[in-house]
This record gives sequence, C-alpha cells and structure tokens, in this order.
Amino acid sequence: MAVRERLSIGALSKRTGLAVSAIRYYEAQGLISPWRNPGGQRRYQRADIRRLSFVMIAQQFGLTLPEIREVLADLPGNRTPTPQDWKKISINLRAHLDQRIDTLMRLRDNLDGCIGCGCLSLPKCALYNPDDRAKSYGSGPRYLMGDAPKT
Amino acid sequence: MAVRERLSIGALSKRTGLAVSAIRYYEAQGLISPWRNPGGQRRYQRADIRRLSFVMIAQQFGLTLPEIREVLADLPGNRTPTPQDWKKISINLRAHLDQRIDTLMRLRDNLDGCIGCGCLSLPKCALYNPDDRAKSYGSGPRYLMGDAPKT
DNA sequence: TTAATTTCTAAACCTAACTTTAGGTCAAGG
DNA sequence: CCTTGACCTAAAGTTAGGTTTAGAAATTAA
Repeated sequence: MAVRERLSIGALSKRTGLAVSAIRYYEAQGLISPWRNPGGQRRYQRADIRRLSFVMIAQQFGLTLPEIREVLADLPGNRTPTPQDWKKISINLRAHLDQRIDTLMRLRDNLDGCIGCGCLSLPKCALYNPDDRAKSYGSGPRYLMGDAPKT
Repeated sequence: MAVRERLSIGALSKRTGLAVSAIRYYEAQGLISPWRNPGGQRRYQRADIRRLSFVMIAQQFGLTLPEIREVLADLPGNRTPTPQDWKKISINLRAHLDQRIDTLMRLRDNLDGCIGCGCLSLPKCALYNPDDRAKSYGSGPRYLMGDAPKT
C-alpha cells in the first residue's frame, strides 16, 4: 500500500532483468496490464515482478507468449500466480517438458542405431521421421511439417 | 553417367520432399551447388538427394544452416557425406543432442524440486537459470541471453 | 507448332519475439 | 527554473528459415 509499491517501468526492468522494450511488448501481447499515472506513465505492482518471472520461466519450458497468456488468463481474476496456482501450472509444464525430452531421446536412440549405417535414405531411415519434428513456425521446411506449399 | 543422373530442381524436390523454394534457398546459403544446363536451369546429381537428406536430418538435431554448411564444408572436396563421413559426423551430432537433453533434464529436475514452492524469485529460483536457456535468435529476451540492449 | 509446364531472378512477405529509431512529453534534482 | 534522465507512441528493423509474387525465358507434351 505504500508509495513504493508502485514501480515505474524502469524499476520493473531492473528487478526482472527484462529490457524496457520487452515489458512494453508483453503488454501489447496481453501478458501484463499496468495502469497509468496522471502523466500517462506505466505503474506496476510488486506482484508484477512475479508475473514477469513466471513469463520468463514458462518460456524456458517452450511455451509461446500466446500460450502463456492463456495460462495466466485462466487464473481467477487473471491474477499473478500464487504458490497454489503454481503447483497446478507446474504439473502441466512438466508434461510439456517430458514430451520434448521424449522426442529428443527417441531421436538419440535412432541415431545410435544409425551410426555407421549412413544410408540417409529418406523413405527408410528412422532418423528422418517428420512426426518427431519440433513444430515451430519460421524454422525447418514447413512442407514436411504439414503445411504444404502452393506448388 | 546416364542422362537420368541429372535431376531438375523439380525432380529433386519430389525426391526429397523439400519445396523448390527451399532448395533454392539452401543454395543461397551455400549448402548445395548445382551446375546449370545451357538454358540456365539447375541440374543436380543423385548424390544431392543424400546431401539434402543430411541437411534435413541435421536440422532435427538442432543445427542451424550455417552450422550444417560448416560440417559439409569440412568434408574433403566439400563432397556429400559418405557412410564413412557419416559415422564421424553422427558422433558429433550425438554430442549435440546429449547436451540438449541434458539441459532439459536439469530443467525438469529443478521443476520437480520447485513444485509447490512457487517462489518465482529470480535471484533464488533454480528454475530461472539463464545459462540453461536455449540460445536462439529471435526468441526469448536477448538481454538475458548475453546480448545486452543499448538502453 | 503451339500450348502447357517448369524454371529463372529479384524482391517482398511471413512468423515470433523483440529492439531500434524518431520525435515528443514527464518528472526529479540542483 | 531549467536541465537532465526516464518515459511515451508508432513504425520500422532484426533474426532464421523459408514462401510468395511477378514477369520473363526454357522445356516438354500434344
């Protein structure tokens, strides 16, 4: 409730390590909603430090910003995650992570079977399994990722 | 040596599943170097099917196109990998993959230790370890990835 | 021989997640 | 009061890995 509860964007930047421009960008993406002081400058609560920390951690787990926004939006009153919220969320993050690890480990197993084979035959080689490709826009040939080109 | 050894870009596209535009793009990135017929059209060898297969597989291992180019460039005569080359290369790819898996597994271990904690304190939380961040341009706050912004 | 495919180049566009820039406003210290 | 330094917005730029488009030339099929 004290005056120092209200952080400027620069102060929040220092506390979280995020660039000021990144914080504004997250706002544009609907991840955080500060209010404004009479002069039009953004003012944040202390809880927003945790909110942004959550965003950064969730990114490490491979969530996109829209996905993170949804997780946050599902919290009652769109609040910053409490320890109780965090418990539920982290179980989901773990599933996310497990899947990524699993995919990579299968790839590794296949590689072990292929060392020395060198066939690189696309129809036959277990190493080339499009189903296992990490799905992401902007990386890797999209054609093979289920997004066929026009011609 | 027969005439059918010389593939057009469309034929190569069908054999590899890559879009024609992707093949041209790889050429611009120095991953493949076809010669031209009298009319100026690209002509490829059969070995180029394997070369592109290698590119696709290496991408799954998380190598960037410049990295793949270097691997290929290290081969004598910049040739397409033979089974012998492949053996050496695949041992390197495995190390690459092991590291990625290791990073994710450490993240998972930390998450397990944190479920129910919910502190989300950046200075203290093991979940927030910038060293473990996947390094990639265009994703994630660059500031924390060692690429400090101007202001 | 003509029509239909392919192919060619160069440049613009796409996504995600930001950063940079330009031109102006606000706030705090001396 | 005045000068910094922090902040504001909107738009454009960045990166990787491609795709799309436009207009022209080559090739193939009928």
